[in-house]
Amino acid sequence: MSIRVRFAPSPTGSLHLGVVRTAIFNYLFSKKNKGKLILRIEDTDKERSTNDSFNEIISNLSWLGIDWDEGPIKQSDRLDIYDKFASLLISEGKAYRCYASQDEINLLKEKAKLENKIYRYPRIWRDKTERPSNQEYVVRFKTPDNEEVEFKDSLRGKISINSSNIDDFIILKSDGFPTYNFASSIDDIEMGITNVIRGEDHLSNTPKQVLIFNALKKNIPEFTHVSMILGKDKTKLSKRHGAESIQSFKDKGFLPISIINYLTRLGWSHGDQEIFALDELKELFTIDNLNKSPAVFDIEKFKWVNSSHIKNIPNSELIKRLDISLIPDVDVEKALTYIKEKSGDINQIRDSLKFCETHKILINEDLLNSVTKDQKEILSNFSNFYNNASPKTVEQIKDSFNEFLNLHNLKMKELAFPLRIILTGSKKSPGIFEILDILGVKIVIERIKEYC
RNA sequence: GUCCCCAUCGUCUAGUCUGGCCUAGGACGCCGGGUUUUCAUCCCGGUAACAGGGGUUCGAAUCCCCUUGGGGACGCCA
Repeated sequence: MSIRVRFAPSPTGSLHLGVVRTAIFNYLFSKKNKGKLILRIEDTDKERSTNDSFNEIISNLSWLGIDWDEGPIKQSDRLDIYDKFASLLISEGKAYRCYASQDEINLLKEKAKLENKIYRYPRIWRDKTERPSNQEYVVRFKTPDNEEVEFKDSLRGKISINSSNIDDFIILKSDGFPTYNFASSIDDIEMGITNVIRGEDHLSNTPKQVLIFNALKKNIPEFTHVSMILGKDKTKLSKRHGAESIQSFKDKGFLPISIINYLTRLGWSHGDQEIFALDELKELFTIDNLNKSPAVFDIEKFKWVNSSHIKNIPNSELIKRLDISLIPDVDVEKALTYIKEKSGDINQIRDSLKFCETHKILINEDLLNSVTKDQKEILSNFSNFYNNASPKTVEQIKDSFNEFLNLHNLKMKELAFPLRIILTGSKKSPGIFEILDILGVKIVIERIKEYC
């Protein structure tokens, strides 16, 4: 049987790290097993689902490079299907209409809270036969009494829970929309899902879904509940923990592969390897190497992973991501090669490249004033010398630079420091030979002339 | 409160299934040192963990039990 997995986000907010990680796991699993990934949008919450969120999911997934084989399929387009299955369950006596009003339920909940007990629906309508007309109702699942509900989790082994811990949960809301547990199960059946890989927070929902599978006499997919990602305070990752959406990491200069690499490695491992290419991950990913315990998100390591990938990214891809244009005189290849070497993220590269974007550069006044008259004279001399030498390669640049130093009995610092300021407008930059190499003789001369 | 899951350095993890090769390995961070023309790079070194208690066994980080700790779920949210 060929593998079919799904990624099923709800369009109710921005794409979180945790959610994206399960998307990645599903994606990698489908690739590894030559299966299909279905993108399913769980928009059964009319209040909270938004189109913006839907669009954000699509665009962020695309940006990450996580493509799917089928979908996006919206659950809101499939209401008739859930309705059909709910009716079937009712007709078989496995579900029932409940006419208890919202107020009535709320009262019961308050009472339970007061008594410090957990609320449980008292099955008011479970065995009633009358059907009040003109009254709203929900459909509830008739949870069996005292029955062991069992399923296998490929990471955690056999899990079982007694059904007495499960409420007569709602499967169809009064507006006709299905609830999560119901829609999710029906779709997994209808879409032929073979493996469900999702967050551990769904572990306690699973028995309800198993109940539905069993009631419908359908095969249960193989579940894999992946451990949670926790914040520094070791609670479930949420808005509290600062920048949480993929969008914000994109804005901070993270690469898609860095996000995929770091998130995959958070809860999964392949021996001691830390840095992976996407193709490697598709080849290596297995459920077996997943970790059962929760993982704390660590921005420091994330940054390190990103900087590792930054150093490896091909220049052709890098320039696209930077979305900047450099003046034609500079050697783009060289500029990117030198600068990515010592950068941690895309934004740093963009900053470091500022001196290549315009002919004239703006130098901060204090910085410019820090270059003394004597130094300016040295620079002017150097400019003439350099113009005559017109070196072509880094080696030649080095040679002529040193030759000038010897000729004037100068130390490296005495020339490199002011030259860096004049050429880049900054105290920090790649090595001075590299700067010279990037800019080319013409611009070097130009800039020295401009300021000295 | 009830139910479920989990437990190796501060953090991510290898090792656990298939006990001995583990005086527990790697990585991030941190601390120290080095290279260099600046730095946001690079190189070298160091720091630091099997939660506790009982078993089983010749032998346990690895298997079993208990305790403790942590997380998650208990919605007409997903």
